Amino acid sequence: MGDSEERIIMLFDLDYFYAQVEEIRNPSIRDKPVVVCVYSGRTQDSGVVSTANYIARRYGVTSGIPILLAKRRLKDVEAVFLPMDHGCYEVVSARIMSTLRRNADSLEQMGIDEAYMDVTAKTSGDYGRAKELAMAIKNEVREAEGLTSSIGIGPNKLIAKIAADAQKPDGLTMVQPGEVLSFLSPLPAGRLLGVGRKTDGRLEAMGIRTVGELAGADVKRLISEFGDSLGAYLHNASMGLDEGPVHERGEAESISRIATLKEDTRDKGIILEKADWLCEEVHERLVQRSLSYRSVGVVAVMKDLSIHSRLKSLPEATDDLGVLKTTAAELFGKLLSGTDKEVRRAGVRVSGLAAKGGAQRQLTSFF
DNA sequence: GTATGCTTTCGGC
DNA sequence: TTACGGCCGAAAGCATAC
Repeated sequence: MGDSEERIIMLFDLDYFYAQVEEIRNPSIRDKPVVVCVYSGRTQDSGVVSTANYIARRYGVTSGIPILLAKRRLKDVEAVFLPMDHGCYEVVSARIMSTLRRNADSLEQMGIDEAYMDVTAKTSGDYGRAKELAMAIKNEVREAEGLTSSIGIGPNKLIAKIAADAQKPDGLTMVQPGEVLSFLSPLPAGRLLGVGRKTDGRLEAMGIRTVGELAGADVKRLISEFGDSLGAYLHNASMGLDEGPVHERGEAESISRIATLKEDTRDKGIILEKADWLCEEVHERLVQRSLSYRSVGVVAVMKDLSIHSRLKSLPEATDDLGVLKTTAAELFGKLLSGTDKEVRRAGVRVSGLAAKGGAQRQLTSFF
């Protein structure tokens, strides 16, 4: 295997994206804690923090905490709480993603504020040129949008991601192939993608705390503890190995809508009224994009925040709103019979999406 | 055994 | 004292067909 297989991968990540966009829209808030919130509508201030700027983070205000808890932690300072303006962030993101695409051989967008870029050909496989390209990209985004970003550069997605996290905000971290092992080994094992709280705890029980200790562990022991798939993954990842390609994403594979109910309930009438509305919302997006669906799913987040879901595949694709509502109602019935908890949030999801028309349109014109 | 499809859960952003 | 979104894709686990 020669150099032709060596890649140079970047991970581009916009810093505290939503809150930073809000700072650009209104620079007077820049020196205060800025907290962008998802208000659920149940009560005044029910909901969670989506993103907070670094000033707010110093007070322990981070993504996912309840808004009321954030307010308590910021009660002694002048803080700014704003509702999410998703449409605005989408527009800014789309402009930046097109800039990134121009500078990459291929691009894999991860959510609204992140993307992997394969820049192997763009840089002729030269790390010096990769660093210059990364600086140029950061400058272009700063000049065009006023936003700072962090970039990680490495021989694969795994290393690029960890490198980007190593220094932020406004960071640029490059890890060349010869530096991978020394870069990884002191890091806590939990920094590897796929090692969450649960896996981390089991590793700790085995006496493994760092990536270096993981690399020193016997593969067979890892496989016997975690199974073929995760065991092999942990072994490879600990040595910085990752073959995953930068994969351009096509159209979305599913469309979903979820909402919080006014109160926790098992009342079928209340739940199905919300379900009908969710179906209408999902259907509107299907129509906008001329798509049909072949599977319908429902999800319920219960009072205790546990999650239950049910899914049904249809015999053939359809774009019918009535079928969607009927199927969703049937699935919520099944879901409720599987638990006695009260429902807090209800959601509807369609998948198996396909361009509408085609056979159906031909059939219509045939008759 | 391998491939494929279906359903539910998990977890990143 | 407690407090708690809205998306998405991937993984996991199982069944079926060949």
